[in-house]
Amino acid sequence: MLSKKTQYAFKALEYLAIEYGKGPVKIAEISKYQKIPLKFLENILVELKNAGMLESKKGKGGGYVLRVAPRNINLANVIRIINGPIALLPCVSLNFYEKCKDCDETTCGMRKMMIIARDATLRVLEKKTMADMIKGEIDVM
Amino acid sequence: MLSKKTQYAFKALEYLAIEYGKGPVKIAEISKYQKIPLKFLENILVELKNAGMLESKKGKGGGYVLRVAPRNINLANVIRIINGPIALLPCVSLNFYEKCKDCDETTCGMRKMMIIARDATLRVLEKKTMADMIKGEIDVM
DNA sequence: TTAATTCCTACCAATTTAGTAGGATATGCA
DNA sequence: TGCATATCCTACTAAATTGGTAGGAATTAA
Repeated sequence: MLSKKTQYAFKALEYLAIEYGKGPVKIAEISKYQKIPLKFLENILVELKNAGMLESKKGKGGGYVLRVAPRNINLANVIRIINGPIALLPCVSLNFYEKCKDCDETTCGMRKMMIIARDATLRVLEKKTMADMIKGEIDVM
Repeated sequence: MLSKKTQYAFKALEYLAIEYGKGPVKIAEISKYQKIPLKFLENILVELKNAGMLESKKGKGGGYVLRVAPRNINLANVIRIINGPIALLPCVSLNFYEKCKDCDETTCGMRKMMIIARDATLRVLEKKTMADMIKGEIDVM
């Protein structure tokens, strides 16, 4: 399951995706409309920024903007930044790989299954973007 | 990611799948060959038993056996018993559903995406079984 | 009756999660 | 220059989860 932090990250990115092209958006505004605790949201946005997903501007008129268009932000990347691995086992993770001891990777049956599961999940999460996520929501907000 | 407990559960079930049809297998034996802490394994096997996946027999000659053939045990069920939800959000879980507040389920874009991801993952995890997992391992052990 | 085995209740330390607090730093504007 | 407005940084906290361990009770075979 995704942590609440990750869910908040998606909610924040949704808002920024909808506001994309309209200039910097303040943390306080995102916090208010997406109902995310302000100080917690600060942490999240800094992480997304450090990962290269957002740009920020301090001072009056400042705030956050997406660094690339919503259609170029896929869901897998967001999850990796805030939540961590997508795979079900460390030894089948593409971005957070860790060898599991007591296990021959060439023969391990569990590993084979989890690779298949991972690929199925990734095919969706790497294809779908923030643009897909906000489809149908643009008018509502 | 799956907890270590869940990984141990799979390892234990692998062993029981390989030994399927040969009578009860002792915890100590599974613990030894799959390198799982004995007392921790006890907990795991009781949980799997209470969920209906195993049968047990106490006393001399006792132990655990799979209640159904390996090909009838799908991976999704094992994960649900020991690890919990497979979906990435509570509000898209089939077996552990929880409503998320501040979210209209009919329009929520995040929810739509996570349902697609869930279905992709489940198509694999519900189709693959313990029999698939031990393929190619039977001779090794 | 005894040895072997599962089963039950309870506990524990370390880590992770979900935040909060308080101030430092940078920016725009008058 | 100085003030208001923002982000940014460091640190702390309580509660939950994870990954076990301890000790003995209950059951069964011989």
